[in-house]
Amino acid sequence: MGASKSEAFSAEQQNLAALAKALAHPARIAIIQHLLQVDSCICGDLVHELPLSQPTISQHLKELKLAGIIKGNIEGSSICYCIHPNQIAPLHSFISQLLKCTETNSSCC
Amino acid sequence: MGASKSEAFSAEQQNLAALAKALAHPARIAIIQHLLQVDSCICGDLVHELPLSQPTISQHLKELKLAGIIKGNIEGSSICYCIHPNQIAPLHSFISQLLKCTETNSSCC
DNA sequence: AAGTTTTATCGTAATATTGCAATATATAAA
DNA sequence: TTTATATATTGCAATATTACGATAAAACTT
Repeated sequence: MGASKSEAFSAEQQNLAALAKALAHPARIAIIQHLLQVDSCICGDLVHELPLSQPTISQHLKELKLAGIIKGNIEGSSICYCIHPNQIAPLHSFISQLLKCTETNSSCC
Repeated sequence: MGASKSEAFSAEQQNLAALAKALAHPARIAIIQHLLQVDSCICGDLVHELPLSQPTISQHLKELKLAGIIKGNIEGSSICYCIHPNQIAPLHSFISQLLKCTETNSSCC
């Protein structure tokens, strides 16, 4: 009758899904793209870049932080965010497997 | 007041988010892992592999199909599913960018 | 045609996500 | 200490996702 039967799956499966979920919103993609562009750290001018309110952006940042995809350092009165890609490696290699599948397994379907 | 302001973002951002969303559930990760393992195609024995009902699995398959990550071919009275990784390439290269960031941009934060 | 098998869809309940106004917290500046 | 600036948290409404029983649709078997 409801949602969330995820306990029934392996830790690895849950981890991959959680990483993907962190990327599963255009605003969070946009935040990451901005951080990649600016290269150095960025704080709250995301509020000026994106068509969302400050609380909403703060919430998206929190989710990215929780997933380990970004990091935030306090710097004076503002907070400096930046990419912290260590955690996302498993998702990358999972997708790599998918891509390899085309070459080796082209007979299927 | 609600959800979904995604029209405000670029088509690329929406596409990347949609691809990530397709992977953002342990059951769908499990389905893909099974398809990778079995190598050749698989149909409804996913129902026996996974702790979910047939309608629920059918629904997850539909989402993966919609995202272009798997393909289904009718084969007699059953349907043969397999990986179809062409669509997911953009997400892979997006994450690749993230991973590159560690090396080049280690000064930040 | 009737029955069997396999997958999809509908309807609905439970839960999760998204978005923002209002408010709280924290640091800096005066 | 007061004020300004920057970010986080709370509370709530709107919407989306997840799960499954019931049922439908499609193809094979007899």
